[in-house]
Amino acid sequence: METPNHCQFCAQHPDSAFHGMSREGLEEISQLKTCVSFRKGQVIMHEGARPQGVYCVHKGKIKLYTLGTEGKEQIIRFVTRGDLIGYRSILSDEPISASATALEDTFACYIPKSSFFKVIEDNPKFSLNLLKLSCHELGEAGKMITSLAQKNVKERLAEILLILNTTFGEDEEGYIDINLTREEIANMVGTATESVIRLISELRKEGYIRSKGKRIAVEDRSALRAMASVFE
Amino acid sequence: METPNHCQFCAQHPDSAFHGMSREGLEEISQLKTCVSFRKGQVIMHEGARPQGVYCVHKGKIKLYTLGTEGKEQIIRFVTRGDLIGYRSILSDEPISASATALEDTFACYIPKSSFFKVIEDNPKFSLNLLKLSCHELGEAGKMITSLAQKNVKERLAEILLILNTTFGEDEEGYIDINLTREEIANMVGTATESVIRLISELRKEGYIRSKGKRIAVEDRSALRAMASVFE
DNA sequence: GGATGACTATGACATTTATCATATCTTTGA
DNA sequence: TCAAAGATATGATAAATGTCATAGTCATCC
Repeated sequence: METPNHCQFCAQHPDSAFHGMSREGLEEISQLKTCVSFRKGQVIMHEGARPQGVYCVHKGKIKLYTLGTEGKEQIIRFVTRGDLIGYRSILSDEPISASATALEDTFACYIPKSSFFKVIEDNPKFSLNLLKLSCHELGEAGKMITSLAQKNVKERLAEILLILNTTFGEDEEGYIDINLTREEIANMVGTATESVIRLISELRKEGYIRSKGKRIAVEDRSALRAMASVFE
Repeated sequence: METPNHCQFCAQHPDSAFHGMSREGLEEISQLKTCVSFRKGQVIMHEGARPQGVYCVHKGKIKLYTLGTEGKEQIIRFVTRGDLIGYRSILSDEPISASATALEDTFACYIPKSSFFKVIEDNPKFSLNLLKLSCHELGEAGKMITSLAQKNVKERLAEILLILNTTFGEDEEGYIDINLTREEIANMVGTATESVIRLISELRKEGYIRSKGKRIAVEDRSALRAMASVFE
């Protein structure tokens, strides 16, 4: 079994950008990278900056968010093990469009920009994987745009809870395995914190979910999907 | 000068997916494609379908839209000359996430799926260009998500008008060079048609825009940007 | 373990936006 | 050119959601 710090570890995941890469290609990346870690709450990348490299997350959870005009966060997406941060900015030669903050202690591999370009050139399979991932994400973003434009707040909250449940899975007690404040959930739904608090209470009373402290568990998944008009 | 139906014609555009491709690569695509046309209002691709090929738009304007739960359209984006439709679905191996309808008579080149994969394999420059375009679009999608989540309807309308002005340019009288109903604009802003009608009237009275029939012109661009909190 | 700060919960009220109805104007097609 | 259909405009009202205020609970740190 390879050491967990070797890129082959991540390449085993079928959705990984490294999937299907040659041994030589993975070896190349392993030589070029350095290992870094971030404490919970630490900002990894700032919106508007021009990153000098790419992070590949090895362990931990990260939120990608923008700041609106009032300084309010909008969480766009989460990044977990096997995901890359910063490559889009580098490839499109634009400032980075969302900040990244560690939600828990996080370990990542850092690949400098020039090395990243070299890997891209040497490994068409890698860039094709990135293209596939980007295409998938564009589809997801389109869905989110439609939800934000057309669904009411309750439906959107339900949808976000389902997404969180799918993204992070459940802990031993069945709760969504991520530690988020009501404010952070509101920053995904695009609504006021109080509205989220009220609607979580309502969804609980209606039997869709259960909660304990900050933690939330989806109780009736198919009912919640129907209520949120989420189709597969 | 090459005939306008040759792929080199589109490759001249610096933002084109074909930019920087070899003459041989462009020749390869030209051999594989067929020319097609669509009448105004014709549906080019249906949301949820699995396209058997990719369209490269040669002339015309297309809207990409999803249908929400009440059957209401949400316009995600426009596609104009030089843009590709359908490649994301093919590459991510997912059903297509948005329908495409021609806003005016449109001419395109059609590349069958298998040919498209061949071109991708043979031309890493092409797939890298697609990756760059996708990365750029993901940044744009993130901005739209933040606007929908945090801006009010008036700000969003202003922002949409600016985007339309930039995307389609102006005709000889200075009006945005695209023919959209108020309903279609509402379907981009994510609001009721009546709200758009009211706010267009308001923006006109406040001097930001002028309008004549369906047509709208941006009068004071920087003021509109400030009002919409749009920064570069 | 306790204090403090952060977070959650709830009520009251304000604001924004949607819906419904109706009249007028514009565009389209024969 | 004209009639019909579609789109735009406006008013009134309803509904959804935001804001403000306050109290209670939870998590963190010393």
